[in-house]
Amino acid sequence: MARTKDENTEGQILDAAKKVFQSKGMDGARMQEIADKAGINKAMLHYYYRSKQLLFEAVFKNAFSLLAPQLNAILNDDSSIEDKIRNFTSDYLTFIIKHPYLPNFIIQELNRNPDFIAKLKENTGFPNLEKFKLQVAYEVEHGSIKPISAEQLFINIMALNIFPFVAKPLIMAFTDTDSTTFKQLMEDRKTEVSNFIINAIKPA
Amino acid sequence: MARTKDENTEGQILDAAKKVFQSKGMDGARMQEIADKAGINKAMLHYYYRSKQLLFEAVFKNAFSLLAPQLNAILNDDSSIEDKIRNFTSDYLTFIIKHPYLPNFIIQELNRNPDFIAKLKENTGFPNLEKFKLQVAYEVEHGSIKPISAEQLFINIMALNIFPFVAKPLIMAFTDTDSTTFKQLMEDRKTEVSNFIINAIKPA
DNA sequence: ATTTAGTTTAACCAACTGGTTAACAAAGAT
DNA sequence: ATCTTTGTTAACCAGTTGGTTAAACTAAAT
Repeated sequence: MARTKDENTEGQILDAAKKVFQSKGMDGARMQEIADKAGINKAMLHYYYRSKQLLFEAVFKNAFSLLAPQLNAILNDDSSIEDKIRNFTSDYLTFIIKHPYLPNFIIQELNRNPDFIAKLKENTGFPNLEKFKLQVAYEVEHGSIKPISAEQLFINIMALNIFPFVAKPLIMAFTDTDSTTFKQLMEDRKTEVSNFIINAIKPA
Repeated sequence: MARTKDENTEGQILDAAKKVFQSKGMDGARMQEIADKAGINKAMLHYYYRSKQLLFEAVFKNAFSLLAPQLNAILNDDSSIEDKIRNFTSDYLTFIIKHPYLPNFIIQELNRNPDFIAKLKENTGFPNLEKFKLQVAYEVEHGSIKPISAEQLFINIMALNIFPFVAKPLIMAFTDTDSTTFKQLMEDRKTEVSNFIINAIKPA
């Protein structure tokens, strides 16, 4: 079985663990399956990561460190709200196609163990709303967008962009689409969603 | 430990199984824990439901049969799109507070086993978009709402209403809120979200 | 009172799971 | 050359897990 890279064992383990944990979750993942997928002995997993829990945490932090910069883009750069929304919806879709299991993995595991997020908050680069709050307040005051709290707007942006991928099987069933049609539906959302949000907050 | 009802054993099992499965998922749930919570012997679970898988399916179908009517309300009744949106966002929030684990449970388990939805589709009352499609097309044509496909609108409505509860721990961390403040944030969304959607599709 | 059917229990079991161990190989370090 | 560190393996282990079994209890029907 060809490995993705002929790199060090530690990396091969992390690669394999990522795949297994992200598709089966902490509880559903089996150390043996990870070892098989990495092409090594099960004892090696413990040699490098000591326990299932620590290996899982390595995978989780890794996953989160991919998602966080995406969110920070919308929170901390200097463009207007409208530009941010357009860029984010487009960028996020490109990102999510590369990492389809990622948002569901993070959400699922944080629900299983909500305290785990405390460990992530200590990390630098954890998304922070402060700057975005000021910007929204400013644009509301100047009448360039309708009155809305930064929290609600941020939740709406996340919801519209992330939810369809988290609830993919449900949405495919409701809209009676196959994988190809679903992909097209998501592709359409690149512009659809930003227009939707911008219309919603555009002043009358 | 006082049971919720002094009803039949089968019901007590289903009650206990619901709690355990919905908070821990299929993989994380333990038959012993369900038995303990139901105050009975583990063998009884198999006597009434034969296997973990079948007990799980009973719980899952039960959960889905609670959610489906909520969605059908927006798809199949006769009020205007605007009225539907206002009613749905308000009703759904009331509903979700009663069943906080429900959407996450359904989404999580469908992602684990997407084929499972086929079994649900056979069931009567499975949400169907056809009527909603006609209505959206009609209102678009008559200019009472901006051009949008029924699928995209439906996804947006679901996303804005369901996502915050699915991603609760994530959102609480980003917005730096405790449980009480989060509840208030969700309460605000009863009107906030419907206004947001209606503004987004209101003709210029 | 005895049969019968449904219900409940304690004890048991084989398979699986995360984790350990001890022996061994490769590669620097001395 | 040999010692030490690091990497790797097969075999093993104890605890857990879903599931089974056979016997016992219960209550209604005969």
